[in-house]
Amino acid sequence: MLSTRGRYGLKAMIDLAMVYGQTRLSTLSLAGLQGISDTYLEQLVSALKKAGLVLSTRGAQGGYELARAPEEITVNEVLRALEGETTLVDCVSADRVDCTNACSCSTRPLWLKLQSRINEVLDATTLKDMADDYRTQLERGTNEEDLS
Amino acid sequence: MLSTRGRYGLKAMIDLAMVYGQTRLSTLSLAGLQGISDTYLEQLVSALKKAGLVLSTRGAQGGYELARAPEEITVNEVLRALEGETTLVDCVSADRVDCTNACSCSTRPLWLKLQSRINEVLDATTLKDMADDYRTQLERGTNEEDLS
DNA sequence: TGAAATCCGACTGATATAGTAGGAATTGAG
DNA sequence: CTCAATTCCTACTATATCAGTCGGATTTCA
Repeated sequence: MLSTRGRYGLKAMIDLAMVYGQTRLSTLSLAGLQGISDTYLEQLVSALKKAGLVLSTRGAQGGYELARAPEEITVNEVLRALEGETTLVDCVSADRVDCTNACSCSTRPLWLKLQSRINEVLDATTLKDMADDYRTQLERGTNEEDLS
Repeated sequence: MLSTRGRYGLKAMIDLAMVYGQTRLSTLSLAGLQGISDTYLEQLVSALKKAGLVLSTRGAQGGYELARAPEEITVNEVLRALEGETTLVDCVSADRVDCTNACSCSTRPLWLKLQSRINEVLDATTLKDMADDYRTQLERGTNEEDLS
């Protein structure tokens, strides 16, 4: 299950993508958009800053903005910055150090496949995609269900 | 991140699939195959039994066997029995009760898509598939990397 | 100078995870 | 008949993570 860090943080990044090139947003306004605690969100944005995904301006009228254009930031980058290097299962990670039976594990192939399906989606989706989708969603005013 | 319940439990189910129609296995032998505590595995198999995925025989020479043929049990069923109804994010679940902004959430479409990609894999893979793959993997003796 | 903001680290309560432990009940084999 | 092997069931524990809160230092614009 995805933690609130990933969920709140990604939402904040989309909010920043919506105003990219126009203005900055403070944690207070970002939190207001989501209806959550601004001090908590502060931590999340701070992590995004350390990862080089947002730029900050201190002092009055300061705030945050995306460090790169929305189409150049993938969802996967954002989530990794927030959640750390989380893989589905240890033995899938780059340095599968503690998978003692890596050579003959009955489940490893499945986890690899699953992980790669997940990464396909997360790498292919940029903040621009999400912001665009959100805009049309708001315009339509309703939410037709659209899995696929 | 998938918990040990799902990982150990699925492995155990594959072990059972390997001997389906031939014999039963006790928690002790199942645990021995994996090198983990048998008392812990007991809990997991117990959950699998409650879910109707395995049959048990008590007493000496007792043990567990699959309740249905390996090709009729999907990985998703097994994981759900072990981990409970876990979705990626609350608002993706059938009764998205607490997603107050379900109608205008910028991230929900992504979670829906991701969840459906995951379910595609988990629903399409049966214990027979996994046991077959494991057999050929053991025959080859080595593990060529094969993502995809 | 003061208000608005980022920055930073420590603290807390609740919940979940990964087991352990103990014992009751059942059953096949000798 | 008895014993050992086994499932079954419930309670307990230690550790870690999560989801925040809090206090204060620093920077900057008006």
